[in-house]
Amino acid sequence: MSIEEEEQIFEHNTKCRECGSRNLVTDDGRGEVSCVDCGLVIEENKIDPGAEWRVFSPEQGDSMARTGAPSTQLIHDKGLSTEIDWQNRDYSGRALSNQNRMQYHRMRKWQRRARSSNTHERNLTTALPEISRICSKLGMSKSVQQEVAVVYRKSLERGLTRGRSIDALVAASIYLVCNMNKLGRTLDEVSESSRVGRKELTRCYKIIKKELGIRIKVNHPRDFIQGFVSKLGLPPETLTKTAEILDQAERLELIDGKSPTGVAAAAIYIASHLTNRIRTQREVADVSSVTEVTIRNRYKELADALNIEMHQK
DNA sequence: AAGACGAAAGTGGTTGA
DNA sequence: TCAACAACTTTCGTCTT
Repeated sequence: MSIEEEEQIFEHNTKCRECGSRNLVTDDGRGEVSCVDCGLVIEENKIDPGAEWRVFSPEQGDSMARTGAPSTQLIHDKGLSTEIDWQNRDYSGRALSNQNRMQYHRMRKWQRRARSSNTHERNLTTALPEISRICSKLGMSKSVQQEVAVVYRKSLERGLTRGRSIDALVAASIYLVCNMNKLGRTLDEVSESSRVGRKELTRCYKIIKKELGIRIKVNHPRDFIQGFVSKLGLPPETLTKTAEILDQAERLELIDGKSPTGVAAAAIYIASHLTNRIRTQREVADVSSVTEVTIRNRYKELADALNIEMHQK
């Protein structure tokens, strides 16, 4: 199948054929895909992936299930393909006859070809493990990984991979999902765990964001303090104090226009002093990827505005 | 000696003509 | 597309504990 044909099919599936809008919603219960903008029902009688029975408790749901592993976004064919074992043994462990061996060899061959038959699939076979790898490195949950995989699949379908490295797109998807969910991972953290440079990462990040029409609210310092505080080995009370400082700062409008990480770092620095668990500017700067200078500037502002005296032992 | 301070020059990103 | 601009960084000499 040529690239053009593939794209045509994709176009058909994701655009409203009436008004061309890409805002489509799926209603699994009714088995419909419809257009948000003009209301046209694009697909009907789709298969409802849910169970056909009703359950009244989670236990009951489990006991009635008759399916295998859940479909997952993290395997390129969503975990739905058949695996053919490489060992030339039958079900009872006996070696296969020569003729059968040849047959299985051919089956495996076609199996491999069928599984990675087109460019998208081939791309995903390298991209998805990479997503898992980086996400685990950054300590992100499986459900978030799934979300990353969805974003990546979408960008792949939009043809955003062409001329860009898979690694970069993967990293950008991860960073995007972090921001969408306010997970408080910095650009640097993602960049470091993915051998993709900052510049390339931001470039791809913007492209995906734009192409997929994802809007992201500006980060708030609050999103970062949890992570920073734990990296500094500070107790919960310091975290609470930090949050208080940010609340006050917000009321005094000291936050807008400043880098959220900088403000977060400064608030933590102050809180660490107020709760007698002092961390140096250097230490705070390291975990928050801002410089000491920025912390100084921010914390001066904050301390002045909030009338906080910093010099106590 | 380590940490904090602040001046000065440089960088990358946003805004508005 | 370009210049102006604010926020932030880098660097470095000085002060404080």
